[in-house]
Amino acid sequence: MPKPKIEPRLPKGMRDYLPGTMLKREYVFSKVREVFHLYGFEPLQTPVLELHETLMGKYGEDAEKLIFNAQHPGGKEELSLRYDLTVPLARVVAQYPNDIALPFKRYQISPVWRAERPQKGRYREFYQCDADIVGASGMDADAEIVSVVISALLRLGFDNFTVKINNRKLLTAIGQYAGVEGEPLANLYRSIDKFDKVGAEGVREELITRGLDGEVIAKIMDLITVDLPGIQKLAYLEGFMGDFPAACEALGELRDLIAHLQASGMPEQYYDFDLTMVRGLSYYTGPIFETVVNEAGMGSVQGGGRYNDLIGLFKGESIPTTGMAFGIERIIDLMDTFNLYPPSLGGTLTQALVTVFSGETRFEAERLASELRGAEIRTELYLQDRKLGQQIAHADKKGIPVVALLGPDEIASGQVKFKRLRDGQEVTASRAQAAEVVWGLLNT
RNA sequence: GUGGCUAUAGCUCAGUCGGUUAGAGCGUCUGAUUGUGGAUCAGAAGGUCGAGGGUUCAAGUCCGUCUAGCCACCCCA
Repeated sequence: MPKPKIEPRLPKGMRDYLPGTMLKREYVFSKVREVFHLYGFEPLQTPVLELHETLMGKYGEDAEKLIFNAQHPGGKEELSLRYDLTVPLARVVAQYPNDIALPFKRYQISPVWRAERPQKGRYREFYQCDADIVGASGMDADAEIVSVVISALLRLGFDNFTVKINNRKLLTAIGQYAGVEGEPLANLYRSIDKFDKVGAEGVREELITRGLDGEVIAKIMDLITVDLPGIQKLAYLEGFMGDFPAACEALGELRDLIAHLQASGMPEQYYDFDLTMVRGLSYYTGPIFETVVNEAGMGSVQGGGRYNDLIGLFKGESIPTTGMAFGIERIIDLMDTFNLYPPSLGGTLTQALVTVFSGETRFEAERLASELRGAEIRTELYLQDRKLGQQIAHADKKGIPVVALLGPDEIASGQVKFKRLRDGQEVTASRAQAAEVVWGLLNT
């Protein structure tokens, strides 16, 4: 073989997922998918590449610099790798009006690409896991989104998390109440958004630096940091801002949302209002959600909310939409942190390794492997002529729980010996009972 | 885009004030054990010290350049 001249390495910010990792990732994906299906969300898949023009003008100037372009020699179309899953959804909704019945509930778990500088937990290729309801304007839809979040996290094994709920309209109303609008209001959001990281004092200092009046800051901080349980928080705000139509509308929506959540039976310990939660920028128009896993020492694992003006972009109209995205990469990290994978999820799917004693017994070993596979046992046949010890070591290293030993003695007597590596237990059985014995070793 | 840190064996890292032949743990391979993995013991392989310059009698070690990686900021998942 020629010596490889090229150092094997990955593009910046991209990863390989080796089999042991893939088993874990697919476990998480499958649990989340189960919950989506339970709520009537159905899968959508769109191409990795979109026309460049489809993506332009949707994310803002700064974000557009992070879009990967994908040209080939002589290509006539300007193509780009998708930047998220929401714009493709908007395109699909506009493109297939006859095939899509509203409300349209779809989910998509797919990679997206951003040419950012990689960092801890941030990659240039990463999976997004979105579920959205297109064409439903009521708070029952938003409540359903929150329910999906809670159900999925519970199913994965998390039990100490909080879905933080706020309303974009309420933040706007607070700005009005304090006398801040336009560009300063956007900066105000950005500062408040850092609440988790820098605390109340940090936010206060940043607002001072941004040149806001001390009195204004005091009014805002008083409102957003009020520490009252659930609904009482809303009543407190109403006392100050009851005269502002935007505030009334926002508070009404949140009351409505909670009523639907209660009806759906979601335990109240898993959600709460957090008036300091802002959700990045721009396109949200109503309730917003963000979930933190407590004691995780990490940012949010889920974000979402209502965005009524984005999905209709390609149709030139407003289509009420609410949805959410799991920070699925972070969730996968936390699954390890909190040890939430089931023990049955070992490093391999393979359940049995059939060892091969010698060249003469290989045909018989193949027959045995075939019999085990016929009984739905995931079976690897050892494919090299090596010493028995090395074959067993191979099973041990991969985490295969059972090995079959088929030497001349066993073949002569029509039997096969199985060994369970976990505890070294050996069982000899007739070939007719072989599969049954393996299932016994696997399940006890 | 801005700033900081790092680069030595497959992996994680040590290497003193610049001084002879470059070190450990883990992993890999061989054997102890020709029908049995892990544990133990004995041994072996494995290095352009990121690249290319400079200072010096002498550079893994000091200086600047480049490259790559990591971290923080901006922003985001």
